Amino acid sequence: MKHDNRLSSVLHVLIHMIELDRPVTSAELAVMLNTNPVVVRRTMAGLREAGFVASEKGHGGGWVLSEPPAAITLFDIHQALGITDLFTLGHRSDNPRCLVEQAVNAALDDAMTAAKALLMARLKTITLADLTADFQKRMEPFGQTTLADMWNRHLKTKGHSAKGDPK
Amino acid sequence: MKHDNRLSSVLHVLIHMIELDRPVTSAELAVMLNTNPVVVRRTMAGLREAGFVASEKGHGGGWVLSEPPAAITLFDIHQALGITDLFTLGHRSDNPRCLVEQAVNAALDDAMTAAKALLMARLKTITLADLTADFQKRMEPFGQTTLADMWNRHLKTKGHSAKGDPK
DNA sequence: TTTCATGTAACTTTAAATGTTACATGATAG
DNA sequence: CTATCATGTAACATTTAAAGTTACATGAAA
Repeated sequence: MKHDNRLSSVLHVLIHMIELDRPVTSAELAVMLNTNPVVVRRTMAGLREAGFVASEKGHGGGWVLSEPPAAITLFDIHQALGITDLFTLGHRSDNPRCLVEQAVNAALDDAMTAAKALLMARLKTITLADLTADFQKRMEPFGQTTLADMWNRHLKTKGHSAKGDPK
Repeated sequence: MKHDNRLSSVLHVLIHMIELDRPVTSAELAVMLNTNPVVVRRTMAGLREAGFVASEKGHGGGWVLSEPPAAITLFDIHQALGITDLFTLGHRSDNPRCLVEQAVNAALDDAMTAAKALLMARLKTITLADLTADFQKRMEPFGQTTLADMWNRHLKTKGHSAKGDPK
């Protein structure tokens, strides 16, 4: 099954944006995700339309959060991405004429609806601030250097800056 | 997202097998699923290995249930199919070195684990007998002719019998 | 001994997610 | 004012997993 990695990706870069606390370009985010700036823009577009982030063009431009991390839940992000399919389980046919198949689909839909409700309820209880706090706890064993420091220092090193779109 | 339709498919044909109450060939089941006998055999293989159905070669051969419908749950079938991936949501990378990504993955895994547990618990409460009963309730408005009658009559009609594998 | 049926390996097709290329738009530095 | 940096997005290519297909071996029953 080919998965939809957008939620995971977007959460990853959102936490980095919180840590960096400055406009971050698609090129930089692409390095973090080991992908391409265009993919970043395409993925972030939904979040922008939903008002959770804003983007600016030109020098000093990039992406910033539009709301405090504690005000954004994982459910918000999930919804902003427009993800509807949650399960790999599918129906052989939608609107089947066969009554047997209708009974089967009804039973499976029932179970999946309940599981989806639970998952969405869980995502509503977790904010970006929670994830950031968890990350910081994971950083503790490595001393008080912040990831933001490391990244910003990294960017100043010759040959390591995140390049823009390939010409 | 390309779905895994095996559970839906297999449940569909299992109920038909219960209704027909005789060995049913892969060719017949393929007609019901609007697919090909080889796909049927491949999909049913897991159920055979798990002991829920048995298959016989030669004239009068085909598939039969090995256990009473009330003794087989949807969870059993799901497991017998060897389905492990349940969610379309994926991680960008497994075993990420980035602590941010680790925090994100942990949060998402947590939520998905809970949802999976609920879904599996639901599937354990539903037996093939339950699905058959639901199907029969759906049949009521159409009078007392059974689907098995219809199908068996259909097979006797010239030109409508389920053909074997294409030569 | 012919026909019917399953078993399975190997290959092809399909569809969704992701990656890539190309170019338009707009903001800022100098 | 124009070169550079950055986003926005359409169009196309690649990748991968599910499903479909072909081919042939095995075995049971008429």
